Amino acid sequence: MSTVRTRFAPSPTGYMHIGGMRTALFNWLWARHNGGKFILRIDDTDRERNVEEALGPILNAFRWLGLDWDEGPEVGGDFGPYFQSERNDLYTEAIEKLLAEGKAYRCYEKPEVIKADREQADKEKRPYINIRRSLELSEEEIKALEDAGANHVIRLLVPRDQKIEINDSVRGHVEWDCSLITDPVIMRTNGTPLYNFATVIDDAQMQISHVIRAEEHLSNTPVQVLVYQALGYDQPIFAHIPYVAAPGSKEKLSKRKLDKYKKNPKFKKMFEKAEQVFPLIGLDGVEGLDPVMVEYYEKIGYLPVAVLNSLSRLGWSLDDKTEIMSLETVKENFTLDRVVKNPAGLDPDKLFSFQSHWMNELSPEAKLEGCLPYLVKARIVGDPISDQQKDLLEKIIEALGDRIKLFSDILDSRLFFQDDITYDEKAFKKRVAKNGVPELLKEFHNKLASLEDWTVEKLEEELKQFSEEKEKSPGLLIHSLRVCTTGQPVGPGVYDCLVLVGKEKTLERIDSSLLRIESA
RNA sequence: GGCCCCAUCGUCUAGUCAGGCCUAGGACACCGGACUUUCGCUCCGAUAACGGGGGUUCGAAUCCCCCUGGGGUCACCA
Repeated sequence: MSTVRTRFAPSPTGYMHIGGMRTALFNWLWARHNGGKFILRIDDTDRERNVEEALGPILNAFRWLGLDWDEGPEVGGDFGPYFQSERNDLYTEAIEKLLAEGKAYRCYEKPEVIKADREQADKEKRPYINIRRSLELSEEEIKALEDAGANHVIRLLVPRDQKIEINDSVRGHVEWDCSLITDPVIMRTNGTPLYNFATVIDDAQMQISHVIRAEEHLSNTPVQVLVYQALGYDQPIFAHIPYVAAPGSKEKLSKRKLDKYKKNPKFKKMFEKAEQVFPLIGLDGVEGLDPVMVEYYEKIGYLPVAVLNSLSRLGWSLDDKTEIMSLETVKENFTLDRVVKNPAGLDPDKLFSFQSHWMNELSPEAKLEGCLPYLVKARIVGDPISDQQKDLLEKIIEALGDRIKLFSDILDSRLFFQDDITYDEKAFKKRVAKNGVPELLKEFHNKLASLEDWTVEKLEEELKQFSEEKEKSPGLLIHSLRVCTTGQPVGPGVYDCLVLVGKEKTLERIDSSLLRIESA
C-alpha cells in the first residue's frame, strides 16, 4: 500500500479552534499510526490580513501539543508551495483543462437572475437547480457580452444523470443524486478559485491519501468528487469524523456562541476560572482566550497530555475500558474504524479529571517549572525568582501535593509570599467568628508562642494535646487556624500552612483575626 | 423547506458490521459511606441508558421498514 498522507488545512484566523484541533489530531494520528506523513497547508486564499501574524497562534497550538508536521510552513516539502495563495497557477491550469474539455463552462448569468430563479423554484416548492442559459449562447452572443464588459464565473458542468457514491471510512456508503446538484462555481469573476475546487487540486497534487475532516464537510463531498472525476484524478479515501459539540449538546461548538456558553452549567466554570486567572497575569480581555480556543488551555495551565487525552476520547475509543492514554498509546492504537459516528460534546469535567490524573504524574520539579511563570507574570515573585522565594515555592508545592490541578492554581497560594492577606468572609464567619473559637484561639496562641520547634510534627502534637486538655474537637482549631493564617478555607494541611507562614506571622495573624472579631 | 448524517446511563463511550457470552460493561459527574478528628486526595458503594412502533428469527441493543427526535449543510466563505 502506498504511503498514508493526511493533511490539515487551517485558515489563518489568529486562533486555533479546539474542534479543529481535534480534527488535526485525528489526521496526525492516522498518519503517524501508519508511518505516513502529516501535512499542514494554509488556506489563505483572498485574505487581506497579515498571514504571518494570524498563523502564529495556530502553529503555536500544534507545537504546544507536540503535533509535528512533515510538510508545510517552516519545514517546506516536495509538494509545495503550502500556502494556497501561492498556488494560483495550479488552479488556473486545471480550469483551462476543464474548459478545453468542455467539463466546465463560463457562466454569464447575472446574480439577480440566479436569485430570481431560486425564488421561483422555492415558490413552486421544487429544488433549485441552475438553468444553464450560458451554454445556449452562440459565439456571437458571447462576444457581444464580452465586448459589453460582462462578467462571468466558471462553473463545473455536473453530469446530471449520474450518482456519486463514496465509501467513507467512518460513515460507510453514502450517495448523492447528481440531478439535484447545481453546477458549482469553481472560479470567481476575479479569477480566484473556490474552496471546493482548490482543495481538490491541492489534495490531489499533494497526494493526500486520506481526507479526514469534520462531518460538516460531508455535503461538500459530492461536488469535490465531481471535480476529481472531471480532472481524472484518483479519489482519496474520505473519513468524515463527527464535529465537536458544545458541552451537553449536539450543536457544533462555535466561537460565535460564547455568550450562550457562559451560561452553560458545564462550561461556566471554565469561564470563571479565566476571569479569575487572566487579569492576574496580564491577559485580561485578550481575544481568543476562551474555552473554544486551544490557547485558553495553554494559558490557564493545562497539560498538553491531558488536552490530547481528552480530545482523543472525543469520538474515538480504544476499547471498553481504557481512558487514560498518552499520545503514544493513542497513536499506536488509533484506527478510523473505531471513530464514533455521532457528535461528541466537549466535557469540561472529564478533561479536568484527565488533567488531574496527568498532573499527579508530574515530578515536583516539573510542577514548579509549570507554576513559576504564573507567579512571575503576576509579579508575586521576582524575575528571576530569588533563591529564598524558590525555596519557599518548593515547599509550597510539596505541601500542596495533588491540590494543584492547573498550573495557575499556584496563584491561590500567593498569600504565602505576601504580607497582607485577604479573608474569605464566609469562611471566616463559619470557622473563626463562632462560639468558643476566639477564646480557644487566644489560649492556643500563647501555647504556640512558647513553642520552640516549628515543625509539622510538633504542631500537630501540640494541637491535639491542647484540644484534648480542653475537651474540644481538634477540627475546631484546625479549621479556624487555616482561615486565620491564610484567609482561605482550602489549601495545604493546616500544619503545613503554619510552617509555610512561619511562627512570627502565624502569631501576628491570629492576633489580627481576633481583633477583627472584636471590632466587628 | 431540499439534500445528507446521526440516535445506548446526565456526559464521553463499549457492545451493532460477523444476532445468543448483555438481567447492557467502563469512565466522568452526581449522591452515600470509609480514611484523614482538616479542604483536598484515596478507597468502597449506590442511582442511572438500548427514542417509539412494526417486522425477520427459537432468540434483536445488534438485521429490515416506518415514525419521531437531534444535527449538519444548502454562497462568486472556508
